[in-house]
Amino acid sequence: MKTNQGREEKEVFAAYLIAHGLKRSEQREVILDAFLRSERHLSVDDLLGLVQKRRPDIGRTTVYRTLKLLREAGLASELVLQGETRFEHHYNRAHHDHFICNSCGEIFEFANAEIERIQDEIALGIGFVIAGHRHQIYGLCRRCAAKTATARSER
Amino acid sequence: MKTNQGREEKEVFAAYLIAHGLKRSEQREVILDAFLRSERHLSVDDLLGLVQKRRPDIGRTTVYRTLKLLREAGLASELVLQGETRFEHHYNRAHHDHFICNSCGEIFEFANAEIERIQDEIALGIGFVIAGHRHQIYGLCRRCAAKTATARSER
DNA sequence: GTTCCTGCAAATCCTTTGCAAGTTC
DNA sequence: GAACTTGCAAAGGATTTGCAGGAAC
Repeated sequence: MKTNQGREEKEVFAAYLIAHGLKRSEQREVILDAFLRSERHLSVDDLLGLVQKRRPDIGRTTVYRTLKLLREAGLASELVLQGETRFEHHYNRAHHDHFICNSCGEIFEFANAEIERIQDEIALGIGFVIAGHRHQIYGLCRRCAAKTATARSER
Repeated sequence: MKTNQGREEKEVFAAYLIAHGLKRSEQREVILDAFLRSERHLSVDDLLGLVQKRRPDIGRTTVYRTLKLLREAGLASELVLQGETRFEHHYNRAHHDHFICNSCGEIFEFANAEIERIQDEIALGIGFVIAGHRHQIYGLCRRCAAKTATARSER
């Protein structure tokens, strides 16, 4: 199973490189593989960490450069949060937005057609042509909210 | 009219300083006044520019520091956009979100109770306790969209 | 007088870029 | 072999911080 993980994405990336006169490299393959194997929303440092577990000699610069390529190839998308930038899988993924836990940092995804519809409606009303949007909801996830409640009742 | 502009906010700020054992200063007054007089969503540089028109000797550092105080006093709120950080009035302002024109940079505000309701509903479903959110819609404002359409038809 | 403020320069953090050496085609 | 990649170190941009001198209380 694991062997085939992200095979399609890897093909897309290979095709992207060829189409743009770029070359494959060991580093790019390791970085893409690490990115694809992770299901998390990775910061550059997270990804660098994963990559260096296998190839400690790969540098941060290369991770930045490869992430840029992955975005251009439609495989990754950037998530600009309060403080950090993170990356998530983009290939064949439907549009969605995020809940972000202020306490543990975990990110939950959500999608809601009704919200999108209302957005479109408001945009239409002011003649605005939507190109994209960012909708992030901050707060406490179930687990952290429970922890906080417990801590409070124990006082 | 202009004389009373933001009088209430100025009182709030004065009270905030006293309550926290801080001192008033010419600089802080000039910065707050410039901030209140502007109806725009200001970047630090925008604000610095306005401030220096009146007092060219006020430094960028002081603007940063004063903006931090204004946020803490509930007078300003920070808007983290794609590239930049901007500030807007916060005192007595109802919650709202933003449309941002990718072409001219103009920012339009919107608020929609239905969207907020749906958010709450989704949050409830996953046990998430909302503390705040950020909803930004990018694209072209009416004017820029019209310009683009014209340019296209002229080809 | 003590405590807080200010502006400068320096330090930070995150990201990008120039360059010499190494790889891929 | 020509063109692209890499990692390092250096540069960049935005924001913060240390500090000596100045202002407010």
